[in-house]
Amino acid sequence: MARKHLLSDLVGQKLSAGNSEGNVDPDAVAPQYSPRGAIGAVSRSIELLKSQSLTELDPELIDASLVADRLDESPEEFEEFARQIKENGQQVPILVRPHPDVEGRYQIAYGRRRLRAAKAAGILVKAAVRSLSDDDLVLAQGQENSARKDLSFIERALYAAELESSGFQRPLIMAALAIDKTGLSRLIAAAKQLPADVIRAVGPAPKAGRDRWGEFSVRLEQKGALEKVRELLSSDSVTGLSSDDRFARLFDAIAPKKQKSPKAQVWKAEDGTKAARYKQDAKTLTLTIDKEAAPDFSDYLLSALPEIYASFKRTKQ
Amino acid sequence: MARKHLLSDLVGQKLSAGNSEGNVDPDAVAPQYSPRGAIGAVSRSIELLKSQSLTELDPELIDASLVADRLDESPEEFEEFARQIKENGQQVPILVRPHPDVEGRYQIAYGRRRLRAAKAAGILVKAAVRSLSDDDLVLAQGQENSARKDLSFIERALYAAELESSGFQRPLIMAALAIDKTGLSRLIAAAKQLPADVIRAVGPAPKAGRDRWGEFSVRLEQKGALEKVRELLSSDSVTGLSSDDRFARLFDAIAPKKQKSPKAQVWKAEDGTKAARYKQDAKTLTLTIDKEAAPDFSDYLLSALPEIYASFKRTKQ
DNA sequence: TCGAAAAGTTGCCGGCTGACAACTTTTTGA
DNA sequence: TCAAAAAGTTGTCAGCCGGCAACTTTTCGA
Repeated sequence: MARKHLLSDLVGQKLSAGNSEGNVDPDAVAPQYSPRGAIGAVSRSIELLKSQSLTELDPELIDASLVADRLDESPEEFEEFARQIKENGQQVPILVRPHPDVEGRYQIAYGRRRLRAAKAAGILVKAAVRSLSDDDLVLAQGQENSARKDLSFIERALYAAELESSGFQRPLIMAALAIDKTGLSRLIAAAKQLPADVIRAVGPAPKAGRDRWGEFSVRLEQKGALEKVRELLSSDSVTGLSSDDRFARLFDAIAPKKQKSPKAQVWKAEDGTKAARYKQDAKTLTLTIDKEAAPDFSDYLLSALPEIYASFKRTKQ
Repeated sequence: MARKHLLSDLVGQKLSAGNSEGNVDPDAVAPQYSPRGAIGAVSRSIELLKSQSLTELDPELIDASLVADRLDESPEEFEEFARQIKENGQQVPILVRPHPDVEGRYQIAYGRRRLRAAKAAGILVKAAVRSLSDDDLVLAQGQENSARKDLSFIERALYAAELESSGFQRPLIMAALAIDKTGLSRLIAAAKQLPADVIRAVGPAPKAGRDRWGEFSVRLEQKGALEKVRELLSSDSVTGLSSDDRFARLFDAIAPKKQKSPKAQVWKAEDGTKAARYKQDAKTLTLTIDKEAAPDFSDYLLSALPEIYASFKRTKQ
């Protein structure tokens, strides 16, 4: 095997720095009407890899590979999927590579679900066998996942963190997940800050994104919050919910007590007109004048501002 | 064929009113960890439909069906795709139904790309043949598309509008596109307001969404805008761009001249402190006080507000 | 024919994501 | 050893999308 890095070579140069700043190099990526989900070049080469030599393998010969991507699905769902495969046969092949140590065995790159299903159904699995370096494998797997954008934020986070702790380089992970260094940094941070057991118990929560998971991990640092969450997670009222709802429930359950957002208040003038609303936070006061409720007041206020400020200075002197 | 409406029956009750208001009926949809893209029930039945009886058909026997979904892709891309199929064979079958009028012919439900490619490669196409009512067909097609979420806003809009003008009921279209009445209304509005030739010339523009297409159609109503756009669309400097960039270019080209957003201005006090910023639009004035630059001023302003308002009244009397 | 219900439209908001920019930390090379 | 470069982090923003709610138009039934 002269060439170990089919894919990683291909992405080669792009695997260097990596904010989405300057280094886009229009020629590296497909020109024109670029493919839907972007990732042009990689995607194309994946197809190349898949081409040629489809075989049918005994699922028992295939071992789990480096890193798991998605979180577990519910048994019923898997059931359904397996039944499907059993009846219709498997349409889309999986991708495997020869096991690096054990002759005659394989490691899976992607298609774990299909593999599991085939195993359960006791049938051979259609597979493409390729010699892939570890990097290639990760790239292929990641690409497969990001093509159908069905990984939730937290799944991507776990996946990224696992990749990193398996020793893969960030540029590679960035290419696999099709994100820039900012995004990757945040994914990994999220996965590291959150307790693994809590994440698993919550599940994939497809609607919960970066911000809310981040805020969640902040809230977890409050005294007693983690315990509270763990307790809730073992109660039926929570386990029965959908993953999204479960997240929402926990998220709310450990919300800081105090009306954290001293939300917009309406200021009413003496004559009753609701001329203004204001909102305060740590750094700013935002005052909003309603031009319909109080015509011209906004102009007046603006022109009076210097005077007001001056008189403020005076009181402070 | 006793049952013509496999699918539409299935979605049956849900096809009634249809904002996302009350009628969710937790039991109608898959419980628990519900499937990724949602659409539980429908998706499941689609699989049922696909099951059994895969055959290989001569592509020439298959006619185009009711409505086209996606916009054309670039020839190169199709080229690539076709080559792929030619080399690897077609993995995923397409779905067809017997032609309602002509014995021995078929109509395609989904998989037009694959069909075209097979035709080009001169090979038989793997197909599932089902008896589908028009409604079922649309549902299946729509479902297939929304599973892989790779239709852009404007493609969905065209598709929705075409469905509607072919006489399909809104509830059906809503189910097919997995959106609520609000979303559908907006899709159709967009497709109707925008000149078809312009849309086609711009292309799918995956990054352009509801807001910008909407704003674009408003801008097109300005005198001369449409002409300008058409002219640009025939110039090389624009045709050479990616669909997204093309959209962006046109969008900017007919931007209202005047700095429409009288964007935030900084107000500086006499002593030079940048105590405040303000922004105006038609309905409101928003004043933001920086608590760091001018400590306590925010409190002062707030407490002085009644007085200021009073003196404003006075000047106006 | 008319009033109520259904269907459709519009405004708006919250949450998600990707991106840029500025900043901090680590690595690298002379 | 230290300064420059690279890598990583954090703040922030624009744009996309789904959803709710209020409003307008159409349909329907008595």
